[in-house]
Formats: sequence, C-alpha cells, structure tokens
Amino acid sequence: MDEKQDLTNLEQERLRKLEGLKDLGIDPYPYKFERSHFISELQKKYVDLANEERTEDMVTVAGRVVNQRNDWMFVDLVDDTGKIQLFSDAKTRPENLQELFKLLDKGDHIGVVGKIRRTPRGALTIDMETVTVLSKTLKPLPEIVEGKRRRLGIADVETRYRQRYLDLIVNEKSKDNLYKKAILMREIRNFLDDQDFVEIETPILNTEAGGAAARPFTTHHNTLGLDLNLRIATELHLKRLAVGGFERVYEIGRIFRNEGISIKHNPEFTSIEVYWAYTDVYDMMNLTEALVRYVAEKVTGSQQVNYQGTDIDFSKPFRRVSMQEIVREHTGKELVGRELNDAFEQHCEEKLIQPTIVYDYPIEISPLAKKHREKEGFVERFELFIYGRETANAFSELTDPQDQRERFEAQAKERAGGDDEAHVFDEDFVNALEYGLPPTSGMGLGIDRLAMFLTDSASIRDVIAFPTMKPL
RNA sequence: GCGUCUGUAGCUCAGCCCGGUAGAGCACUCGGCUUUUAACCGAUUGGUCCUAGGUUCAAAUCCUAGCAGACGCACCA
Repeated sequence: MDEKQDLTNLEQERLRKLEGLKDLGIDPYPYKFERSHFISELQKKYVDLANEERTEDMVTVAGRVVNQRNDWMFVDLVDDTGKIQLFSDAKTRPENLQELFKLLDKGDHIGVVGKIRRTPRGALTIDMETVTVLSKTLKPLPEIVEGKRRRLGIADVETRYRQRYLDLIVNEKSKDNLYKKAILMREIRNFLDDQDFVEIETPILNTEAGGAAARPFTTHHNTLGLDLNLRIATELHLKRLAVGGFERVYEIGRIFRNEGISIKHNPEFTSIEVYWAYTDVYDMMNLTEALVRYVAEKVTGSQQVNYQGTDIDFSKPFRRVSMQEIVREHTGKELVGRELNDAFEQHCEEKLIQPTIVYDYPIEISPLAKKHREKEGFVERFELFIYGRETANAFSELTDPQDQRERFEAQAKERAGGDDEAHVFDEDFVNALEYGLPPTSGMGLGIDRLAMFLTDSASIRDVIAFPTMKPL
C-alpha cells in the first residue's frame, strides 16, 4: 500500500506545505530562536497602551499559531505564558510573507519580529515584519465543533488521557492542573524542609512489598533470577531510616498498587510519608493540619476552595473526633473492632466533607500502629477526611519489636486464611526495631487526591500527566 | 468482576425503531472579499458506517460473538 493513502487529506496537504518550505530553502525544524519577551510580559508592559496607539518598540516573540483570520491578516500566537495577536495586511505585505503564509497552518510554531500597537478594538498586536518557521506541524490540532462554532478542544476524554500532549495544547485547565500539582509538591517540600526534615529515596523494587494492605505488582530481575515486587508504601524503609538516626525524614514517591482503576484510583500514584522522631500522633495531627492549610493557600491563593460545587474550608481548625464518637453520632451504636470500622466506612466516611481528623482506630486493622496508651483494643492512629475521602493516615508508630512481631504473625494468619491483602511479615524490619526505634509519629498522604481538591478535578486522571490506560 | 449507554468523513453529529448504492455543519483546497475575534460568500474534495460471522435478492440499519470507551456499583488510597 502506498503510505500516502493512509494519510488524511489534511495530512497530505501539510506534507505538501512542508516540501514547499524546503523548496524555499527554509529549515522547517531549526535549532534555536532568541526571544525578547514572553507574551505575558508584553501584555503586562503595554497594559496602558490606548486603543489605536502605535509604538516604535520592536519585539521578538515565539509560540504556536492557534488561530488565523482573513488570510493570515490576524493571527493568535500562544506561548507558555499567554496569547497575543499578530497582524499582517494581505494587500500590502511583502511577497516573501505572502508566500510563507501559504505554507503555514494553524498549529505551527513561529517566531515573529515586529512593532507593538493596540488595534481600534483593543487587542494588543504585533505588526509582523519577519516570520521564522520554528516547527512545522504535520497534523491538525483537535477542535470541538458545536453547530457552526468551533474551538480548540477535545471532545473525547479518552484522547485527552492517551494523547496528553494534545490535551495540554488545547485545554488550559489541563495544563493548569499539572502546573498546580507541581506547585503542590514543591510547597510540601518547602514546608517540611523549613522544619529541617530531609527527603531520602527508598527502593521501589523489593522482594516483599510491605507497609500497607494492598496487592503488589510483580516483576523480575534477570541476573539475580529473582522475582521482585514494586512497593505499595514507603513506610517500612523510612522507619528503618528513623532507626538509623534520621529524626525527621520523608519521601515523596510513586506507589504501585495492583487494584482497580476508578475516578479516585490509579495503579501508580504519588504519596508522601513523613516520620518524626520523639513525637506522637497528636503532634502529627498538628503538623498535618498545618501542612494541608499551608499548601492550600500556596496552590490556590486561598484557604477556602470550591470542590465540585462544595466549599471546603481549610482555614478553620479541623474537627477532631474519635471513631467511636462519630459512629455513635451517625448510628447511635457503641461498637469496637472491625464492626466499628465497618460502621464508620458505611455510615460516616462520606459525610465528612469539611477537613476532619478521625482518631483512635481498632487495633485489628492497624498492624503498624502503637497500642493506645489508655483505650484497650485501640491504637493511636488518625486519618484525615476531606469531601468524604481518606486523604491522610497517621500513627504513633509501633516501636516495640515484640509487639510488632505478634502483629505480623496475626497478619500472616489472615493471609493464610485467604486475605491476599494482609500485611507481609518483614523479618528484617522487626530486626531493625530490635535495634531501637525511638518514639516516632508517622503520616502518609495521597498527593494526587489533595491535588484533585486544590484543582477542582473530578478525576484522579486529571492530575496525573499520563494516567494508566489499556493499550489500544 | 456486574449493570447501563456509546462507536458513521479530519472534528461534532444525523440516518438505525420500519433493510433498498452514505448525509449535514465545521476543517482542508480553490476562487471572491478584506481591520478580524466562530470573519464572511461560492465551489470542490473527503467514508473499511469499530471488527468478525450470520439472516436476506439486498445490511450503517436485523441477529450472534468480539474489541474499545464513558458512567454507575463492588474492591482499593
């Protein structure tokens, strides 16, 4: 088959234009281009320029052509910072520009030199004097057509995730989500680093995946002839670091769990775990609350955010309530153990819209947390709920190696009984505890979920650049 | 894993109930017009109707199986 027949007319047309550029001696994929300004800098600098006012200021910008009107008389150019209009009168433009525009398409990257003015209708505009092709596009940008209206966009959400580069070109919100997630991660680090925490990387490949109740992904090391598991938490290694003397340690990292995919779940996601020696779960409550409040402000500019139509207020002290109390409040029942947790998940969780710290968890479901200093059958643990979703999980860490061994043994029995999500016995971790972990509190937080709240994203896929997809 | 819905031109969709040689708008190309913001006017081009099989003289349309996706439920952070 002739390869050309597989291409759409639109693509063949662009290939023809590419050849046309080469025929003119133009390199459609040059190496470098020096700009005098980012577009947003120009918009800011000339904000007071009046309508119809012209300047003699020569500027150089570069970006992607996102729209063109009247035979390239008006062009909208976008760079990483903003959008500006370009102008060239079809009647009076020089021959070389006339020829060049015939070979350009919407979507192409160009560099432009020209003088700044403001049109009678108020658009800041550069009168194009020279135009440099910076990258010729061979495929048209996706557009959404609504009746006779059309605009850049992608109607099919699958395409947005599979071809994120297109999504980023045409959807400002998608780019903003990822930008804000980057700010979120930066500010978490700033917050902790300011308090002398250090970030240390721990292994992703492990013989056993411990530290959480989840099924792992498995892989294989060839030269060792060894099956390995991808980590499901960073917990056990970070606590080993605490044993080794890192009193304030954390890791932001990718976690892999072999579970279902949903609007709230991606097989790989980003967590932060923090371990803080010589403190207990109540100190960690304060740290977590302060951290969440701080990043909300830094990412959104406010401590009050709107998520999917609901106002969430991070500015007020978070409600703190024991699991038994909240279950009593919603069911009138006095429960303990798994029944308590089941009732909590069934009747209470989804009602915790405003940030709420729920503490005192049953010991059965918390094999890495220290026994409650007063309440029999409970551990010193809390979870932070926002919009009914578990967002953070923390305990006074279990430091007693003999107790830890017994807890692992109880988990091993459940695993033997068919629960393939029960914790794995980690002998070396118990060994580490036998060398002495000081009193320590620890906390884990789902960064993607927090990013969802701070970007008003309905799906976790909207805050992960390349979410897991089935191959086509 | 279960349920509901969807798959037709580059894009957005109509046609399917009731079988009869594939339609619209936009995009692209060409021509006209020219200070626009969805520019406008005219013409042309463009299709493996998701895939495979079946029924039929005849299938986008009816039947069966499959593939892909969205949403909801279950598991999970």
